[in-house]
Amino acid sequence: MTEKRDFDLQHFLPYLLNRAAEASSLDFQRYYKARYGMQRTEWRVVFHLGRYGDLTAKEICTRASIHKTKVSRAVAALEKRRFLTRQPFQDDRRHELLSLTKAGKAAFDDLVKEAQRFDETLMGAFNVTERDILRRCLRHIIDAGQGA
Amino acid sequence: MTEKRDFDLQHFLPYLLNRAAEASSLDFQRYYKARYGMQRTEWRVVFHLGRYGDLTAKEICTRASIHKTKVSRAVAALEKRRFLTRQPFQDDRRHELLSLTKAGKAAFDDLVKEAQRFDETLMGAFNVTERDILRRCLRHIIDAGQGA
DNA sequence: TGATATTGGTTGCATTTGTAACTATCAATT
DNA sequence: AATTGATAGTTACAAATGCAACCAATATCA
Repeated sequence: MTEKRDFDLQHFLPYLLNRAAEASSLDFQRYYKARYGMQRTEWRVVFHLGRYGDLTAKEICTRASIHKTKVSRAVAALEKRRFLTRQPFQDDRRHELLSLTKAGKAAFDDLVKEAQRFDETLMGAFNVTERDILRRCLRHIIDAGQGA
Repeated sequence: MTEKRDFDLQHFLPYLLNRAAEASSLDFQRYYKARYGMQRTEWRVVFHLGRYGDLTAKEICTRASIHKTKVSRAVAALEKRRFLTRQPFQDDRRHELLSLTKAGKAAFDDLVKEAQRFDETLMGAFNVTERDILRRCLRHIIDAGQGA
């Protein structure tokens, strides 16, 4: 057992993860904010629609583990700025299918390119084994937390 | 170069980091919130004081990369609940040295024990090599972001 | 059919946060 | 000493967030 005095915040995984998350997001965040006036949840919504096709708000909530109020507001904001449109189902009018507009798709394309660039810069510091382990560990942590 | 269609959010490092950070923090967060009514910044301040000895607010800001207003409010809250005290310098009264009270130290001791337990649970899923690489990669990402 | 529960989504309110402007103290320059 | 410029820390206001209550549409089942 590690002694209390030896317990360093620099070794505490949640702390490291939080700081790394902040650090790694900063530049990219600045980009989509400056360029499209988007916030993180909005970018995530755009990403899900661009990558996985038209979805309902609920599906985005589930896939991305984002609370429905956050998604609701993000969708409203994106709709107002004409990045997406809603289309209610005929058979169940509670659902609304969200689709990116042309502008939304263009933003998605651009942001994906930018994201890839960021990812390559970040990952560039690591070799293949490290990248692989890093991704696998993170994935595992995410999935472990999912149940709770 | 990866194609745009292949670019999966599940491989985008900032996204993985953010989700892993959230997932890994949740349980611990609940603990210090329920037990001491603390928020994350407050816990971090307590931790820094407990681990590294008395510091000024500024020093905590620098070490932990937290904005001074956040630290200021956390310190005020902790002082009110008597987890710490302030003591202005004689030679420069702009600085205030922060020290944990007995209650603050007790909370720190308890939280460190709890943090260790959480860390072991999280890390328990990985072998020594993986742990090492994980920590090193995270450290690197944090330090790389630091300059910007 | 009608009463109740569930589900997708929104809204209102209290709390948290970020930004910028502010106070107070000290340092440097004249 | 007086002016200017940093620096530590606080505060005020706007924006973002979380939570709970809410509405409308559907499902369930007496």
